[in-house]
Amino acid sequence: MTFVIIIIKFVTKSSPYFCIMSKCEQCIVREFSSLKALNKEDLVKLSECKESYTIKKGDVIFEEGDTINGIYCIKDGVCKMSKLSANGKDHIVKLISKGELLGQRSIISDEPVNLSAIALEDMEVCFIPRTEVMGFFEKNNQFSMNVMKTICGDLKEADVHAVNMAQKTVKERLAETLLYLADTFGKNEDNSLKVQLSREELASMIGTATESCIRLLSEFNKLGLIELAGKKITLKDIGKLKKMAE
Amino acid sequence: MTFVIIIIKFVTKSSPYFCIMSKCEQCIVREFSSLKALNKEDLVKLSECKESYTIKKGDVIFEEGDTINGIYCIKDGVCKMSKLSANGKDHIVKLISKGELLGQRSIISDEPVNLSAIALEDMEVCFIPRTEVMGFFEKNNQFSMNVMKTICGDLKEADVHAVNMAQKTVKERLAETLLYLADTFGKNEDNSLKVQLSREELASMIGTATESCIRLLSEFNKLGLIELAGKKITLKDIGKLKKMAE
DNA sequence: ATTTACCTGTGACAAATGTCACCATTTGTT
DNA sequence: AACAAATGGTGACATTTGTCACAGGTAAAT
Repeated sequence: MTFVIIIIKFVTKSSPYFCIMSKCEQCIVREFSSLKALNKEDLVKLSECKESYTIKKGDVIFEEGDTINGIYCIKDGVCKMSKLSANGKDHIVKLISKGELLGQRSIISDEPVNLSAIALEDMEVCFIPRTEVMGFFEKNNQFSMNVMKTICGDLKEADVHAVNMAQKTVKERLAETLLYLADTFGKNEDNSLKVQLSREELASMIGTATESCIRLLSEFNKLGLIELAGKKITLKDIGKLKKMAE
Repeated sequence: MTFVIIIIKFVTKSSPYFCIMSKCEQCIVREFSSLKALNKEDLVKLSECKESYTIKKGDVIFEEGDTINGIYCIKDGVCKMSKLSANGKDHIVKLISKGELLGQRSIISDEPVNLSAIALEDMEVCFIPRTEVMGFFEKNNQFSMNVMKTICGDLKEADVHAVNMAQKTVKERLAETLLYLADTFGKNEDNSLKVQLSREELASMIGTATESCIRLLSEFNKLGLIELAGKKITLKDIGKLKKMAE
């Protein structure tokens, strides 16, 4: 039985990937990450050793505790970074999208990853082997500085996040999260939020029970702050939402 | 009136510092921080440009939003790193003690600090000017790597902290925090916790109201998990506390 | 088309936590 | 020593939030 489960996991993690070849020199996304510090020569070399994958919605890129042997560069799509808490519930720590790197912390610390990464939509990512990354650190000071700045930014965000979790009410956190989703990932033509989260996922981001999340959403709906249509959420009164988030 | 307040703040921040001259080459604390990567030559130069201070309990080292022009190396004592939340309450994000560096994030990101640092006991710290630190980053790859690893460790901790705040009950967080204080800062001869926090500070660490914190402490006391004697807290049943923290 | 599983939504209730009011104790100051 | 100010502590109560039970809706699978 255990054996079966292991096999299923393995298939989910590896088989649906589809490998695409493309050149890093021409990749626009690169410009938005620490990789912008690389010169032409580095990029040519990188093109040869990197692997591109297509990842389907719901697929696991890596799981908390996994040892990864490189970093992932997100070319397209959004994924959730989550952590299992002691009581067995998942908590979504943050969302990562186009232009960001995944797994830097693990490579630098030489430790297993401490967050799971799961695709919220179909994604395209490139995998850059560890040895290559370490080479950049050694030879390219600007790259190191970029990575450091990114991680410092993450750290600042994480501290803010922790304080919010500790001191804000669920209602405030929901308002804040909705605004964050709109700001960071944008809206569709019909003005609804681009990232589609299930109620359970949204609850897991704000750190509450799914039922509480649902109740608050319909309360916001009744108050005219948002509009609900199935999974689609549209922000109607951003000013009031901001006030609500304090 | 406002003017008076400003003056008081200024005095608190600067006047009680007492400057000590000492040599970095002989400083043992250095070995525990990223600075261990420095060679003898660097250390001699560092000795000349660094400034040592004595900071009294309760003094502010820097405040959220301040622009600092260097980093602090903690030679002795413990301070709290806190952040003001939107509702006006302070939240203690973490405690920093001997051997750790303060303000690295701010220097790397070239931004004001996002946490306040306030001494919980009398402290000795050294201030290393920004230019000196930047020089280390440029010339000393090992130093950069050390700093990166430290920040990655901080980031991991911050994520764990955020999840705990989001998913654990106040009781669980209290148990966990007590164990953390014992592990990290040790005990006195009488077995009581070395760091002395007021109930308000402890509440601010676990993210709850002071009254709730007090109530839970006396509950733990009644259950025989801890022993209270004024400000002194002694852990009596570490096993049960661990179970309680989940 | 039917079944199944999952997601969304709602009500009722219990448990956890915050707030306010108040007093005792300790600490620091004059 | 005397006082003021801060800290520690307790009770009563309101509010927030979680839990359980269940029902309807939707989407995927057979």
